[in-house]
Amino acid sequence: MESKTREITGPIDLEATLETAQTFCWRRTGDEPLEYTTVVDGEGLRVRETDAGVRFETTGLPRQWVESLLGLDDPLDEIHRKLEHDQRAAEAIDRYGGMRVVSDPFFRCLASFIISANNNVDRIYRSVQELSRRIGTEVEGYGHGFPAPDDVVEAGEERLRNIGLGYRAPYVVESARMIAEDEFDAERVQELPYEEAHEEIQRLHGVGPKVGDCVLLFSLNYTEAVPIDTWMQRAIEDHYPELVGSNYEETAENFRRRFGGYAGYAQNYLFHLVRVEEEAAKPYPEI
DNA sequence: AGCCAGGTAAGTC
DNA sequence: GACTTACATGGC
Repeated sequence: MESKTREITGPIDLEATLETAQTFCWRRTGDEPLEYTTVVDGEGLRVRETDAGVRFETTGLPRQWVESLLGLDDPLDEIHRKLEHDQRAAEAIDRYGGMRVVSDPFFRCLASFIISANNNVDRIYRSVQELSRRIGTEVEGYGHGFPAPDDVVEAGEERLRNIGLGYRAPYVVESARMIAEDEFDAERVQELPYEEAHEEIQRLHGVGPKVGDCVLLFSLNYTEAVPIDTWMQRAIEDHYPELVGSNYEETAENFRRRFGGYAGYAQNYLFHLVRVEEEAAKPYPEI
């Protein structure tokens, strides 16, 4: 079946958006032009960067869903205006202005960030891709989608351990079970104000304050959520010492007060900035 | 060999 | 509540 390509206009930096540990379910399938492929809800999606925005082809995803997945439905100009008063945020916007904040499907986002705990980005990618390849369903020409909660429950803890999730395997299975058995409803969480949603999301196994903030920011559209991992903690200590609180919640709240309702975007820019700087500062590996 | 990686759960006090 | 520790796995 031939699917026609359609276009969405609006500035977007696909590499900065899809390869900076917001989402782990896209594969880069082309370099010039940049092209990424994923499967969502049983439908294939391929996206290419253009001068004006992106061109995409899909087996059946609505256009609006594609926009949402890539974060193209957030008012980027307004967000930039609200963050530019800050020197480092302005610098990051200048360099990575087309970086969006994604709205990933709930369960794959949740599972990815449960797996992210005390882990590194490369291995998170590998684990998520392996989960898809081994348990997820393939869409011809687009690869495998991330498995649904009941597929993960059926696969079970041992299978997930064999895939390499280690001690996080039972967390992923238990959270999947809660969702599959309607003990947890993401859509209902989404109706709550941020503070309540942040408490609620932590009912899931393997979800603490940081992973919870990632899911709220990268899936449930809470642009004020500020995930503080080891990188962000260091960045805040180095560049915003006055915002350091005595615990996670306090630091996050200070950061939120400083940057406002789009604090999550500020977090994302700073996270990317410090990681790029760290990469650049790495000594040339000795032989 | 030992430390670190987008932390959390379970156990103490 | 605040503080400590174990935790799978792989790269360096």
